[in-house]
Amino acid sequence: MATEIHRVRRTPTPTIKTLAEMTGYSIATISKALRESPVVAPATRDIIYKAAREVGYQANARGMALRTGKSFQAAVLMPVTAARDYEWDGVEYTQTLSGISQALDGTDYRMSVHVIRDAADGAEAARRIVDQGLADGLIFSGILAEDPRIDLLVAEHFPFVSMGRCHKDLDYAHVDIDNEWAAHAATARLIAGGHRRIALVNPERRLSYAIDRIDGFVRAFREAGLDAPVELIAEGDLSTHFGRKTVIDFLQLDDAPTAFVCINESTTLGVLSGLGSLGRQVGVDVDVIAYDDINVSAYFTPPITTFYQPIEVLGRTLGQFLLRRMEGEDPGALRQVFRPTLIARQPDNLGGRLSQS
Amino acid sequence: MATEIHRVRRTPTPTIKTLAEMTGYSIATISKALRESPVVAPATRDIIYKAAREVGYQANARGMALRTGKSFQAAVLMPVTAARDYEWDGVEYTQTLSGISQALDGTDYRMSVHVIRDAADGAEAARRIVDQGLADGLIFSGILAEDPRIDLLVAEHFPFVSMGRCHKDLDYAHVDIDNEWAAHAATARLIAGGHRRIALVNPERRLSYAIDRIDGFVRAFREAGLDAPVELIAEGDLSTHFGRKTVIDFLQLDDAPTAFVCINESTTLGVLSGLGSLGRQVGVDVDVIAYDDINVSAYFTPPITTFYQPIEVLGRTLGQFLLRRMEGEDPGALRQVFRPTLIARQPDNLGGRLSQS
DNA sequence: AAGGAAAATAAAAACGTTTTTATTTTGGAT
DNA sequence: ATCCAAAATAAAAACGTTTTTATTTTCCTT
Repeated sequence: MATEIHRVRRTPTPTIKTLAEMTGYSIATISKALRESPVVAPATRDIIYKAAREVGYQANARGMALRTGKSFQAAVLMPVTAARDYEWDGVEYTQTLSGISQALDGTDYRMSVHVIRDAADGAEAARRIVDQGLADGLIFSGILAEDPRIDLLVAEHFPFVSMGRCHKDLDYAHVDIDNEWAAHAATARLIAGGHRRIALVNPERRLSYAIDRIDGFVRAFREAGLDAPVELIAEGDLSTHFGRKTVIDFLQLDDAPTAFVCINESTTLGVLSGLGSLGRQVGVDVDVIAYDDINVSAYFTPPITTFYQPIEVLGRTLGQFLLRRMEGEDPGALRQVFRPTLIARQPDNLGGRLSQS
Repeated sequence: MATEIHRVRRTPTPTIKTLAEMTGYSIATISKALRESPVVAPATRDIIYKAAREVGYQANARGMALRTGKSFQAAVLMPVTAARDYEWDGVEYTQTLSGISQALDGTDYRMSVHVIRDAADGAEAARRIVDQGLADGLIFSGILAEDPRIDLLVAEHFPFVSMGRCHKDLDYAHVDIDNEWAAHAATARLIAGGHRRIALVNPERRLSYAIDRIDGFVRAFREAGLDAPVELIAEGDLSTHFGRKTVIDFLQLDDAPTAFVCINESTTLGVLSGLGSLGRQVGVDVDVIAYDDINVSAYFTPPITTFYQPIEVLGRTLGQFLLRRMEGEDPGALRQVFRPTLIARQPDNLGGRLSQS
């Protein structure tokens, strides 16, 4: 909105008609003046501005939305599961929303959030947003290998940016992490430290990035001339509970893992909790490498080695890309894949108790 | 929206005019039929339903919003600070939004989120929401002792529910925690365990609940016939970093605290991190009592005693109250103050190293 | 068949703003 | 003073839906 008139006291909500009565100009002239159209004389514009300030006029979003065909909303699908004990559910979402919101600051756009509970819910929400004109663009994450939302939105030419990539060869705006690389790098570090029994704490395989992380895990072993211990790939709901249960289950195995590669802070906290309960020590009995959206592993005891990509940065990029997409920019130019930064806090070899390879 | 017609394939977005052309009925009749008005004959209604289904008609939200004067949005102000190292910023917000969203499920309302960075930002956002018809109701937290948002919205008779209470005697819908009671209970437990040097890790005093928690802290000491160690009340931004810094600073004092009462999981994690760095043990050198929105203290090592109130429940209540407020219900009937549940995981007396009183 | 009332449907208006089209005003040239 | 073009402003239309008012249809009674 080009005009943000400072609010002063007023009684009923003023409309353009109110200003027309005050100034004697037509509603068309007033609308153009407030939009800073060059066809309105400067003296006329000043009179109109003054009147608007006097009554604290604010353009009504509903009238604008209907006339312009734009809701001026960027919708975000925020996943929340119904899983019990999923306390850390979507914890990084606040930072994601913050980043998106930063990108929208100073523009005409506001952010709306649609909570979704599963993949079908997400597809339905996307459909509804398009059909009912609820927003002018859409951002969503938790991308499936075959994601119906992407199919729908590409077909409708509806502006969107996905956080992650599906496994179809489609042209759409996206922001992603190089998950294959991150899992590879974490696993390779542990192999170099001497580990052979490495567990991968991973999301469910229907999610695109779960597959990517498995690929990176397996590649690290292959490049070291080793067989990947695929029975040590745990798939779950990413909760702290899942992380804790995984470590407790796996450490009961005869050939128990000596290291864990975790997908997020939540599962990392669960792994630490399980180790604490079993009287095991990070860096002594087991090594752990985390992945951080919000750099919280620095505060674990002991501080944990992690691959860190601030998710707020991703959020900001998502927001920027969406604004450009809604302006009509080609989706092919709106793609970025980030590599997280390694923050080494542990030596990856049980403090020297493992021979390095 | 009374009618959710199942989507089938279609080309341009169908409007009521599309259906009028298909059926021969007027747009007024079609609108009434889809709204299930009793003045439309059943046979007519069935014809219209069939046509709508056939083209996947969905009412356009913009047209509805303008005509009805309702945006069908419940706005939430979500606070995000610009503080460096505030990784856990708003972590409980995802659960709050989830709760609110649950309350809105199955209703006509959608949730929009407005990120705010400080109190002035929040007041401005509230003003804008009212003035521009951006939402039909508002939810916000982080209530100041004197909160301009509450003043404004009460004066405008705009529907809202606050998460927390200001210190003015105004009549408005709210959901809150009994923070005075929770701080009192936590402090009293530690006093009963023999602690006298107790630190309160607290938010800034301009926030209403910060004052409440200080009151509870002081009352516990007074009731034990003791002077409260007010120099051990730390005020900060609630970050993990603040919690860590507080414990490191306070443990350097000559008369260092032997116990900490923390305001949230974030500061608790920071306190644990600081203790880890100083080689101190929870339950041996220092006792810690947390406050949990998302029950994550169970996963800390060792598991921490906490007062737990699932914030998703608060969120749901916020959502329910707002719906009722928007229906015109009296704000006096829409108030609830929750007492968190104690989950004892530590004995509060340094494992017996303190004499009980 | 005529009359009256209720049911059903259509026409008109409304919501607030922007954009398109039409008209008026202004300024400059002759 | 007249004419023309550009600038400025007003009138009309548009956006999609709902609600109010007007009209038509249906049904029942006499």
